[in-house]
Amino acid sequence: MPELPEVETTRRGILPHLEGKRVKAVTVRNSSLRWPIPADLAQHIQNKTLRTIHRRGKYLLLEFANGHVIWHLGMSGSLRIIKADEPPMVHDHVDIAFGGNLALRYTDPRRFGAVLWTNEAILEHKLLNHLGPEPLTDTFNSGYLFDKSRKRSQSVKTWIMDSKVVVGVGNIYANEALFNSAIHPLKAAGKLTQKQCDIFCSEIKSVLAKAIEQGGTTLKDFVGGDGKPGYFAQELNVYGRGGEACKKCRKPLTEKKLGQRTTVYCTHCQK
DNA sequence: CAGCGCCCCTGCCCGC
DNA sequence: TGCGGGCAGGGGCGCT
Repeated sequence: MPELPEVETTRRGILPHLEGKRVKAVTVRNSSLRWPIPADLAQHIQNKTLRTIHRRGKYLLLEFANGHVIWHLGMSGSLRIIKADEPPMVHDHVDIAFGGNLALRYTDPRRFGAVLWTNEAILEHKLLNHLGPEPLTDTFNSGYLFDKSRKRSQSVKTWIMDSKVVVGVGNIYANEALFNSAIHPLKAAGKLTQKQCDIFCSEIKSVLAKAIEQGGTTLKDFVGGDGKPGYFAQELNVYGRGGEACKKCRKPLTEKKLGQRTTVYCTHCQK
């Protein structure tokens, strides 16, 4: 579920309910996520006030006076606000109960997510200190893309999905941004022209911004349940459309694996 | 050291 | 209807 727009939507959705609230209890039903949830998580945040929630890439950072909870949703994780007494379902692994009978509940069937504690300067944490710029800020610009890509032989698609280059460009958006930029995903990153970097940078920003505006609607979410498609079904140009007609030239879209990720593109439109 | 694969895990969909 | 195989939106890590 979570690409950057979903993570940002989650942050914006839960923050107003939790900001300034005190942690009453921590319940961990299954600590076996990507890394074990630290056994002493509760003692760090019990009775502490949640100051705010930051986002860095796809990591959510819950700020307390004495440190941060680092939270990653992996492939299938989600966070939502519940009434503290709502009975847990099978994959509801963590609850953090706050005052006012509210709790933050973490659900993650595949358990690729992570919940960690750190009291070091947050951006110096090992998981965060190597990360590239945020795609929606000015430090991510076409000059940066061009300079950073010089001499890189790696395909532009796997390169742009590397969080050291830029954070938050997942498989869906990499496919989409490349199509929208008319760039072939297998092109060596170092062979991008300045002009292509201009367009690519702009398309990455616009597809992410648009998805955030749409509330990060995901592939399998449907509005209301009346079968009305959400953001992706309407807006995706290539992802999930292998073999179907290119929306520009009507030739069939090519689908192949690149770095174990499904890659969809138009050999006619993308060079 | 850049770059490539592996792997963590469950759910779902498809074909037989 | 049941079941096996393949695939899924991430990303750290160990190899070459």
